[in-house]
Amino acid sequence: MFEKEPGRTAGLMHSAGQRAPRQPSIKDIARLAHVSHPTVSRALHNSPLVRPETAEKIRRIAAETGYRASAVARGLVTRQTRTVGLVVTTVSDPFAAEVACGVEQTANDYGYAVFLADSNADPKRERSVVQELAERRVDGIIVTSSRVGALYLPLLKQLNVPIVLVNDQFPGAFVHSVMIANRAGSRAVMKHLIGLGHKRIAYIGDRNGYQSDVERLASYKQALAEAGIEFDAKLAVKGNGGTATAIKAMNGLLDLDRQPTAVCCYNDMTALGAMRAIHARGLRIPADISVTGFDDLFFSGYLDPPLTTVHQPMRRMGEIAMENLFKLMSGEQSVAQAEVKAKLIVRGSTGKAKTARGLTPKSRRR
Amino acid sequence: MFEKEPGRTAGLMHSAGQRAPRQPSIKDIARLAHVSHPTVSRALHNSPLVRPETAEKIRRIAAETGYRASAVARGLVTRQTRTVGLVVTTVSDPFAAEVACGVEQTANDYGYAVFLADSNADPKRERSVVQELAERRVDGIIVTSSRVGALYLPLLKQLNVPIVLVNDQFPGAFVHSVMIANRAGSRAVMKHLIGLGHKRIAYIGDRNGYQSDVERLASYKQALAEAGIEFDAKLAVKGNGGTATAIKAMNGLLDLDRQPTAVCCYNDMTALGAMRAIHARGLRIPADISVTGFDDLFFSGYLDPPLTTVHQPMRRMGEIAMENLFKLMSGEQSVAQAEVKAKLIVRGSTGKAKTARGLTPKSRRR
DNA sequence: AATGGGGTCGCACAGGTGTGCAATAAGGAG
DNA sequence: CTCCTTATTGCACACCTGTGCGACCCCATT
Repeated sequence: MFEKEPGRTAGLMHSAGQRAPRQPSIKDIARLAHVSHPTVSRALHNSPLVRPETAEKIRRIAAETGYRASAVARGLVTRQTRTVGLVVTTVSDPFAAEVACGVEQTANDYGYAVFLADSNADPKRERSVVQELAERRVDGIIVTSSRVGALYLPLLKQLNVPIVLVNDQFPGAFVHSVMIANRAGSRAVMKHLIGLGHKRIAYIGDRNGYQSDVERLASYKQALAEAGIEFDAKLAVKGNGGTATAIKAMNGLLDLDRQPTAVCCYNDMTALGAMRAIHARGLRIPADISVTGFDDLFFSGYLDPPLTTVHQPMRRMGEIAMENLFKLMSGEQSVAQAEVKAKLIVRGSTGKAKTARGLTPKSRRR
Repeated sequence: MFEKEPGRTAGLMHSAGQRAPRQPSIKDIARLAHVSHPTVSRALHNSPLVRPETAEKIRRIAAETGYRASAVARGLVTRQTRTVGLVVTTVSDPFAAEVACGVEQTANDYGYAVFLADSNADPKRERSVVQELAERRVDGIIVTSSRVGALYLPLLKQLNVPIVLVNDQFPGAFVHSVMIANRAGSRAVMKHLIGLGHKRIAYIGDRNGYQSDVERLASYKQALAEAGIEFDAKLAVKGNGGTATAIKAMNGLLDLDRQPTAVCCYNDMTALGAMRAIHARGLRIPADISVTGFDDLFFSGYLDPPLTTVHQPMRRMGEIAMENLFKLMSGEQSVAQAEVKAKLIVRGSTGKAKTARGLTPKSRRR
């Protein structure tokens, strides 16, 4: 029929209106090699059950044809899709992006593919993407810095699939996780600031109840106490991990009767906003105010001044999460929760404390 | 047999050593509803061929069981996996991350899942991830700012799958793409700088041969020509789109006998590095040197000073790419290449030109 | 009452791959 | 020469879902 039609357009419209011509299947290879399809399957898996010459011939034909076994058919019979789902609030977040990078690399090394499930911090979408992963029959799931996690955690459990969390904000919900040493990191920052003579140190945190914030704030308070500095509730404010909110929070701190001489920020994004607010008022960093962050995102070392912060091995954390997920998927139940070290990186945004305006610490005591 | 074993550990070790208990299948639902499995299939697809009450009953049972049809089995029979592959050099790159965000959102809206294929700019891995996508039988592919693209482009074509490129660096290889208006964007930047009186304007580009760089550099030259400013080859240097290289490049420019009064950077990452280099020498922006970027990444407005740059609607570009891919997948061959507008965002990093040291433009002419 | 038609439902098969088991052939031991 | 062992290969089935087609029932029409 087709041959009756003149012209050469027919050859180009392969996918116009209908499906593309199907990929070569294992049976096609079998026919070309004059064997049965199970033999092809075995040959391609380097099974010792097939005669070397036959196997060689089959492999050659497969290579020439560009044949690649369908992972979906294999998944159906194997009951393993060799896929994992990566749930993030948004890949726009540099932290999530770095973790994703590590996860993807490691998964790829093991022959696994990763489904990117971006919830965009929308609870409705959050549920839908997880449902989607369930339908896709992923072998495992990694969730990074889940914020609205509580909403769909039961749903995740129902999936009956291994799950590893990265910097979970709701600890206890799952057994397996990779966490940064929040306390040690925050403590190192505070020691550093106190060592520079700061006594009025502010803290811009995340939303209430987030585990990272809880732990970092706790270390902040503890460090103050150990240094004999009284905790001032007005200096510990809430942010949301973003720049815009950080600006508002910082402005609030600058409006205080007695401005802080240092600001300890929940993360680098918050520090970015805080620095902007400080500069906008014509104040200098660190001459007037020192600023610290947490995460050590790619831009932090390039700010003016470069940001003193806590380095978080985000990519490595993604790798560890994936490695642990593999152990889980292969049946190991013994995988514990991993904690990675937090390392203080001192740069230019911190300096010696400016003495309080007109008031020495002593005179204030009276 | 199992009942002979005492203790309650057996119930917990579902995945220890062997596979998890299989998910309920369509046949399980059929048995519970006392119908055949095709009826279940039809009921769940809201087919009019099944009696309303029967359908209702089936849907109820399915909901109670938490049944979700296996996308892999469906994919096998349908020959459509409802998945797309997203190839990026690295999601660590904020540009790629934003595009990924747009792609994922749109795909999700259509019930598609996206495989994240991160090549990490490694040619070997680049090939392997694409091979992987082929095995997975993705319905379509999106490639962002492909750099080593030429290496595996033939491989992509062989897949016989619709492909959409975002900011392709090797135009002509594929028909369908989404591009930023490089020329218009770069031109707007140059007009802005020239309008501020700058005459010695440097350009820090990307590697040789990348389309974005070629076009932006061309507009740079053209704008100079139109303003009657002679092109100085020493002022147009190469970078690689990253901060570290940008610092070196900027230092080279600052070492020149006659420093530029403005630097037009290929992108924001480059500008980030350039600003660092300038600040490191104690020079002021824009008092001593104006700096411009391209992309308008999330941090650009928060730098000190905030960066004048060209806004690129990255997320929207991801959405458009995905929308066009859908059209392609549904058989439309008419999808043209899309070009999105580039918008100049003037911030604080650009200002009036400092007069050249000891030399007026006129005296130089002589 | 016979016929026809529409509404419901199940049978059977396809889609591509992996694997247990049987079948066949070849070769060696008795 | 016969029997047994080993090497090699094919048959048949399973995995789970979607769909064409036939079967059946019920009701209205002639």
